[in-house]
Amino acid sequence: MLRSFSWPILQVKKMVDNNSGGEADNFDWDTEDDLEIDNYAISAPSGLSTPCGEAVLGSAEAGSSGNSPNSKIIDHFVGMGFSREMVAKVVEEKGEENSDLILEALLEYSASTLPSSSNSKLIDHFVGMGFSEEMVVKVVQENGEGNTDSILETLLTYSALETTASVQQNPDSGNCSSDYEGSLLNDFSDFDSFSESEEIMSPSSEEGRKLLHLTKMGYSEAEASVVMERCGPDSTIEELTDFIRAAQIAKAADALFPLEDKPFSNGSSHKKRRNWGYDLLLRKKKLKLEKRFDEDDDAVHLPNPMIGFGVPNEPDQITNRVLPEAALGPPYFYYENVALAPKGVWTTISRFLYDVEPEFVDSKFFCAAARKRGYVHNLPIDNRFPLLPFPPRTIHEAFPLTRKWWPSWDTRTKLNCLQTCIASARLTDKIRKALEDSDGEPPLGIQKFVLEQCRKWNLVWVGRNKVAPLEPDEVEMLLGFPRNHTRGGGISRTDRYKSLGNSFQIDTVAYHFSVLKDKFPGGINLLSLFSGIGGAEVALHQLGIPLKNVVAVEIAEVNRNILRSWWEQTNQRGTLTDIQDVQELNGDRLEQLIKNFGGFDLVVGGSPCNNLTGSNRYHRDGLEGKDSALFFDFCRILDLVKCIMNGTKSMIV
DNA sequence: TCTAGAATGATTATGTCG
DNA sequence: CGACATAATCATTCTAGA
Repeated sequence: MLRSFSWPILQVKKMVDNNSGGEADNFDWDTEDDLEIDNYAISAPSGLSTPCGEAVLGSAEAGSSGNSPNSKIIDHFVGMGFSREMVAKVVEEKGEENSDLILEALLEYSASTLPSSSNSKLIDHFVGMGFSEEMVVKVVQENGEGNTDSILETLLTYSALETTASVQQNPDSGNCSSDYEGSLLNDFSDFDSFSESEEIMSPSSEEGRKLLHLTKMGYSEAEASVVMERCGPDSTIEELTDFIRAAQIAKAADALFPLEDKPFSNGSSHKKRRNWGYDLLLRKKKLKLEKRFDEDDDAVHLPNPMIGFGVPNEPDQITNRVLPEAALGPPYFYYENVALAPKGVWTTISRFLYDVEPEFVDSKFFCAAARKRGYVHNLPIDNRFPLLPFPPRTIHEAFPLTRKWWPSWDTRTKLNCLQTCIASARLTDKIRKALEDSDGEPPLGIQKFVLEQCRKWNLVWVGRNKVAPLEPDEVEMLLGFPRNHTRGGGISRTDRYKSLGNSFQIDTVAYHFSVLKDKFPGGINLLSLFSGIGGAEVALHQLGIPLKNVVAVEIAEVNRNILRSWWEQTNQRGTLTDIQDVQELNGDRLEQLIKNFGGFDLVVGGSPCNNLTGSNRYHRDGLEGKDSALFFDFCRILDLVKCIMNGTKSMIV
């Protein structure tokens, strides 16, 4: 399984664009030879396309270390590289129940104790991280032992340079010439050579599958194996991911790092790695370096106009594409998120989803509001058809009664993206006052101000000199939901805006799903992750595709209630299963579900965007953000489904 | 304490002008 | 081509009032 940056080359029909005069072939996916980066990566196991047997082991056996749970948990953290003394102290303080808290405290402690440690201890520490003693001594002398950050940075730079040089001398070292795995930091003498442990990498083995899943969650094979070793051979995937989650909670993990798998290195064991916290710090640093490095070459270019593979009534249509082998179903999958994410995010998303090229579509081609989103899916793209009747496509069609209040100088025909918050009453009042001050045509300055605010807050004219935010039911209509879909059942107005703002645009998604209608005349089994208010379910239902078994995973209770209520209102004949948290959806649970009704036909999910969207002033942290990192759970679950389904199938055959 | 409302820029991409 | 302007954006935090 190669993680290549080269997406399949598309043939775009060049036609005259009747709209904005832009070029239609703005895609830039054929980066095949652009990226000969001096690095080679471990070939990931080919488990994706292979059956993988039993899903998850139960951890019936106690660990080899002692009988009391207390000593077991202490051993656990000692295995991560913390001193037994410190662990015992923290466990006593925090209790042994909450491993998240313990880990957090341990990381804090070890960070705070380090600066006071002796010179030799410091050197030892960095050597333990995999740098050569010689290099560490030199760098510590250069930087002084006070600033561990700059020491680390310098070490990273040095080892990157070394690696680059050494790899360039060995160009024949693998079949990954078109791969860019982007690591600047490869000289980890403490990473095991995996050739010596073939059975671990075998997808048919338990360890191989766990490893695969962990790598998909954002860890390199080497790191995943470290985690597995530290958590014990009997640990379930759930436990392993819990471990990772704990690290993430401790603000220490970037789920972004699987892309930089370490090269094979000789000899020494990863047991040398002593401190998990520094390990993670290391990866942070690496991210920075990498970002600086590869920003230019690899940008995902958004199409203009943003019509993806095509939208109804537009001339440029792409009707076939070649999907990477690993991406092929079953099941079909469909992933959605904001198009205007921070740089590099979509490259990562695509890479994690089998290098499928994202389809960027603005929902303004389907309704009266913009909604720029990227969709990564393995659905066919020929013979799509839209939901009929078409929803209103302009503001005036959507709100005919407001037309008489619309001033001539507000020339908007489409609304901007429907968000989760609305304008304050104070703002609309301010606008009214500003307009009332001038009779007749307001001065250009006022016009400009008002228009700017109207665009920013999606205001509509509801009276003379009077603008207002959209009502929740108007948002429902624009997004293609049935009226009052989110109304009642104890949900507040604020929460309605929030739930709607986080949802799919039904017509857009339905257009993509429409190709499934012929394929599943008897209905489909759907796994709906981050299902929210049920955009996927509603879209399929509107298309007339029966819903047989739906498993919907959604964290917010109000949203689960909305979906459940819709399910009953529409007299669905299938079964709806809700699950609260994607993180509790493990292999066992999935296997059980899949056994019950024979597999999922479609896996859909739009993972949290709040760390990606420009609206977020505070924590636009990218895919490593607290919530947006749940993207990796989408990958994890999709992989599990693939594995279990392929395994089941081959067992039947 | 709880909640709804109000206040709070930055990161991208793209267009314009010299 | 580069400096500058324009434009869009599935949100979080603070705070006043119940």
